[in-house]
Amino acid sequence: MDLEKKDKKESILLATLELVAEHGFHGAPTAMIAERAGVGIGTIYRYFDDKDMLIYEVHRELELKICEYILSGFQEEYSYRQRFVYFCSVLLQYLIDNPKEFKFMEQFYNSPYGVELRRDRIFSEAPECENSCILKDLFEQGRKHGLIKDVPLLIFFALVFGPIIAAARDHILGFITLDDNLIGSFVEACWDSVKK
Amino acid sequence: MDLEKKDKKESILLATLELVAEHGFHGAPTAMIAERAGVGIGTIYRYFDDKDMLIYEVHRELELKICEYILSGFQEEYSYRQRFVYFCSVLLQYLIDNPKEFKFMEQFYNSPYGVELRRDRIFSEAPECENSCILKDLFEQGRKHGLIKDVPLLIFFALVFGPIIAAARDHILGFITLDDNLIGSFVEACWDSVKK
Amino acid sequence: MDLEKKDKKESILLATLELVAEHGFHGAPTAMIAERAGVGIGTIYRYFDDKDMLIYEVHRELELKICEYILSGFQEEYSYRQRFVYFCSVLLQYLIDNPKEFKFMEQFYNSPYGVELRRDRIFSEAPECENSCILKDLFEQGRKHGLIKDVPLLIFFALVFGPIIAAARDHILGFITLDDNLIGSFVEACWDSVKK
Amino acid sequence: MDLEKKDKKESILLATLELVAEHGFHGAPTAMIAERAGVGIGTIYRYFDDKDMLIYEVHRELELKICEYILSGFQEEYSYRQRFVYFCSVLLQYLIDNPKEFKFMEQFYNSPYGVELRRDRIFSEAPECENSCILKDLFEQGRKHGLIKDVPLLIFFALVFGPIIAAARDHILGFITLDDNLIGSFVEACWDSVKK
DNA sequence: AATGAATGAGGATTCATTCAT
DNA sequence: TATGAATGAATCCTCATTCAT
Repeated sequence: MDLEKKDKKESILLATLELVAEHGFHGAPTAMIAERAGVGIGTIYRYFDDKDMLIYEVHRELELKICEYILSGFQEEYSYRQRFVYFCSVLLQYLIDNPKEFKFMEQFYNSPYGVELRRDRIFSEAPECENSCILKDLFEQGRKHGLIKDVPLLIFFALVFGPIIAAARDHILGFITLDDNLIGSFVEACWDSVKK
Repeated sequence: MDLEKKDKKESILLATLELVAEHGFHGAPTAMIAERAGVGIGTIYRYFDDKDMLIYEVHRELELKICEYILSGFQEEYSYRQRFVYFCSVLLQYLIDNPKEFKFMEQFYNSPYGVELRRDRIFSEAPECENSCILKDLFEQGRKHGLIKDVPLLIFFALVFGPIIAAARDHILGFITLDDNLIGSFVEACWDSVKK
Repeated sequence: MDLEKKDKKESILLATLELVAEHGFHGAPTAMIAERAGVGIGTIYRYFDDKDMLIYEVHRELELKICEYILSGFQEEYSYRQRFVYFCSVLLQYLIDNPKEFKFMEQFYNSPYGVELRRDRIFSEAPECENSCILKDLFEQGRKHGLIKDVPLLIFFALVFGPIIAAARDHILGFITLDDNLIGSFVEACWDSVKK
Repeated sequence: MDLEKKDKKESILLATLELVAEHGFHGAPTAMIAERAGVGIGTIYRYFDDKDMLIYEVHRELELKICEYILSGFQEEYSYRQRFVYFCSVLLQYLIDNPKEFKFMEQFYNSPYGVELRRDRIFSEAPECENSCILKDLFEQGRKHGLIKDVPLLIFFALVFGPIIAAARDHILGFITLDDNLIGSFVEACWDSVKK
């Protein structure tokens, strides 16, 4: 029963993820989410205060999952460059392997939800563990050892996340095909942009 | 008359641009657009088939305007590298100087509208003149002369537009401040990522 | 067309009055009001900000109507006692002649709507013209000339409105029948309660 | 067990009384009642057929309690006038001492619940013991001995309950302050209205 | 040509009641 | 016996679009 309970919540989160990924926030009314999740409409409101909270929780789950996934493969003995390349490659690979998650995240960050979240995190200086945390560490280490260009954190982020997200989107939309080879040279280019 | 007519259409386009930029597609109902434009609701439908077409036309106008602006400053005598740097700098500067236009474009490309438009252009091989045309030329010239990395067009785009859009967004949201200096080193980094 | 416009608003006000009178606030959903008024649901929101404002306006209209009706019959040459008796009789008669209006008013004053309105009026000391204004004048004149008991205004109101509303309600519910005779002795009793 | 059972039922009745008094019928959903009562939602339905029955029973309990309270102070040696004054004073005092009970009763009688109850009692001629029973006795005695005006029972009720309820409400809402003195003159006025 | 009143499908949310445990 | 998760009809309100003037 504890299991079933968790199942329902998970169903709702998954249904939301999928519908938002497929049709955007517009295309994910609560009635449709409930139907896809196989629960009653009212059930959504047992688990989430309102639709906003549901959206936030989907984001939160994805963030944790991605973060965990990336961290799980980090090797301590990697050189700095290797760690950077690993991060970019594995993130890009994850995104194209999980297109629904990517599409949801894209919608999220391009909405008041995501903007406010970023604003809070940037100004509160208290970024809970998110994938950007890993990159933030890379930034700080790189700066400390003089391995990367002398730019602010958010410019560094723009140089890394910007191309990765653009590439992932085009792959998922079927505009390009990112194979291992291409990912390799692409990530190399990212490295060129930040390295000193 | 013809003038007045054009004025009304322009008012509607401008009101739409502003409202979408300020509040997103959600926050720009036709009634509000009409009010801001100083016309009747019905008038919108005299100039545009439906709201979708209105959105498309705003996008089209912006695209032309930006393209024109960038082209207007191109100097033939620039070296390839100079032309690349010029394109990136002037585009980024334009975006942060015109935050409403940027925000509209962001909304647009992160919606079914923009996705379908890109799909059509990529596969129909008939890209109407847009700012990406300029970059496409840069790509082709660079490839021909072996000045840039050996990657597909869309990867090249990802390496250039990706960081620029990310940086512009963070500046407009007030997360960072892009001064001439920073723009300079930022664009330099972009060049590093694509140059051979 | 100005006429038709007014007609629609009036239809909505009337439908609301009737439905609230018949079934209480619970029994007057917007969809039912629209249907009874012969308009679309959305039309309600062209004329009223929300359901609360609609309710308030019905109240306001009734208040003005009743006030006007009572004032229209006031004779200057009446003695104080005659004016008091006139007020009570004509108010009571009006209420039992207009049972829907009475029932609406009862619902209104027994809801947060009415309580807040009374609170505002009592403490802001700025009671816009309402039927209680007439009684307030009667109170002040009576007190000035020592014709009525030495009690606060609201106690005077309780002694007058209290019985009248209770009697009107029982008549309208069919529990008693108030004929001219009975109204006469009833109002006489009210006079006895306030006279010195 | 039997005790615990009674406790649970009492908790539910009390929670209902309080929530309806504080927020009206609207503001007293079963989930909130259960929470306030410290029982499960389903438990409510073990003790009451449905929400209507719960409301009715709260009313019934209050009625009995008030009736009992008033009767407990009745002195046989009182004159008729003294008994009338006692009834009015003690009822009014009880109401302002128990504002939640008063507010519940007000809600109740201004709803289909109360109207139907009164209708049943008036026409079935079988009024279960309620506080109005005491007043009914006073009415009958007064009429028999020619001490009160020659009006029907319900008019007598209107003259007594009407002002008392109005005064209690205004006191509880904080619009006036009823001290012993004021209650005295107020009840005197009520007597004036019914006495021959 | 221009208007804006009218519309009603569609959206988020609530809540009395049931029923499996 | 007691529980509270689950339900979905019902509610208020929005907004793209139409059409009579």
